Amino acid sequence: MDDAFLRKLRHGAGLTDEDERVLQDLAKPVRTVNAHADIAIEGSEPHHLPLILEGWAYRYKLLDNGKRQIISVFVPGDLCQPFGVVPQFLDYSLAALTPVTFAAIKLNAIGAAATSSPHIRKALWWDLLVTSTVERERIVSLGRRTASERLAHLLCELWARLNLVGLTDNAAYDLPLTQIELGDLLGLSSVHVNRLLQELRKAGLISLRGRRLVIHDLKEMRELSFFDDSYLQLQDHSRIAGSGFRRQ
Amino acid sequence: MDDAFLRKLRHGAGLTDEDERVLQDLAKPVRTVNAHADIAIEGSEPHHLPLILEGWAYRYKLLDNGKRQIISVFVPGDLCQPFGVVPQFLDYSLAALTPVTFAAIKLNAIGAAATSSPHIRKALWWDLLVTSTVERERIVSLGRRTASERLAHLLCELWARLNLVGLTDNAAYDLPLTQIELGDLLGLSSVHVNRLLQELRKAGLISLRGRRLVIHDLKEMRELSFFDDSYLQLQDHSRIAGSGFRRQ
DNA sequence: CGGTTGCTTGAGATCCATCAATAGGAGTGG
DNA sequence: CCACTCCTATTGATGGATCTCAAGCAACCG
Repeated sequence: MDDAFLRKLRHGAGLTDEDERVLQDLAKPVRTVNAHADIAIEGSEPHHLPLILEGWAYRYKLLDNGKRQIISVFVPGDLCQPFGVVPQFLDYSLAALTPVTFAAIKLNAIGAAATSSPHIRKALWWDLLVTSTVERERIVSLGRRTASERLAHLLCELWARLNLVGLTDNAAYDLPLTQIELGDLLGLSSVHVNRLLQELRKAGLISLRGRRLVIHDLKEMRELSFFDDSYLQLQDHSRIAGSGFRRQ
Repeated sequence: MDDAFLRKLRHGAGLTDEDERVLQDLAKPVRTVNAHADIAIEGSEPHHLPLILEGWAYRYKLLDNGKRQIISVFVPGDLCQPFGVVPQFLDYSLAALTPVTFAAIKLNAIGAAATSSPHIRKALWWDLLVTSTVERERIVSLGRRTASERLAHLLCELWARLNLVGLTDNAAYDLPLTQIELGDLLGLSSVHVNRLLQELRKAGLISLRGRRLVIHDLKEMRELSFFDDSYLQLQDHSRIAGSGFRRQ
């Protein structure tokens, strides 16, 4: 589904056919990497903005003590960097979790697209807002939620994000993260992740076999982790700056 | 110092006198709130972008279990929201840590400023980059650093950020956070923060009395917490999108 | 098949939270 | 100026959540 990006951005702003055409042309050139391959590494100078078309990727940082923290995971339709600026060097690495196809968008191209249409500009800003909100929610999870709340919250978050781009099958979706990777994302050891998953299974809340997750009781999972999807800003009413553009 | 914002942005881009004049005019209207007062609360619709002129503020979230996570702290010169968009409602609250004076910048005004000058646009994007990088580093701390590393890292981070805007006095600065607030920021209990501070004091690394912090051995503090300020992107070479503008 | 990777389980250790009590300051009103 | 209160800092004791180490197993793959 190379239109996951469009599906997602439509939640952020009303897009005209012309807008959608412009956005579709943007997603070039397309590249492919193998599972577990690095897309960009810490300290390197980025030359483009990666937009995930297919597969999952993740942003991570390796610490001096040998530990790893996964900062964000990216699913199809996710833009992996803010659209308006490219840093001199990356402060994190970006890698593929599965085989990934992504568009290496040129900064000038996306800048021109944003300039050309207020709807596109609005949608891109909305996307940036959602991305940073998800990261903030990760801070809350790591700082003040228990391990089981964290895990359940993550599974709910991923369901909501995948649902946004049509990659859920009712309450089921493909979850390509190993328990080690889940641990590095949740700030836990893989052993503990294993035990938490078993608890959720025993409670009849989920099934997880062979990278396929089924959430049997989404409502209960949400209550258990105090998950509230309003932070994803799915109702679109944000306002953007620039060129006298006002709320639609 | 109402020019902390300018001092900060100069690190992000070369600014002309005209740029600086525009930015200075932007910081209006100015408001004041008492210590511990909310500036904006979760769920409300924001009408402006708060820019801290004096004092410290913080972004936090209250959980259903009664706990609080402080997501970011803002010091003079910090813009508390991305400059290009205002969400429909806030997913967090913003409050004053000390008495705070801040500018309530209108979205249109900052948008116009960004449109008017590529340098301003670049500086604002750079600021956004730094803000999100600091938040990512918080994720790393909460997920994979020990409690003492977290604390030492925070003290180094704050030193670097305050130094950027001229609010350090060599290796000393005013730290208006209580131990409870430090705990809510670091994902720790205030009791444990207390003990960690004592360890740092006993090791001769810091003094902290009456909201005044002195770091006696900045080098050692950095090593102890694996602090590397490169993530703050102080050397400015980022590139921004739009209007054919290229790297300077 | 042998090797690799990921999952599972057990046992013990540790970090950090929680509970509880005391003490110091800062403000407030009489 | 004193009595009172509130908030913060401090200290001790205890328990629990989670980590680490270690071993066995299942699945996959060249």
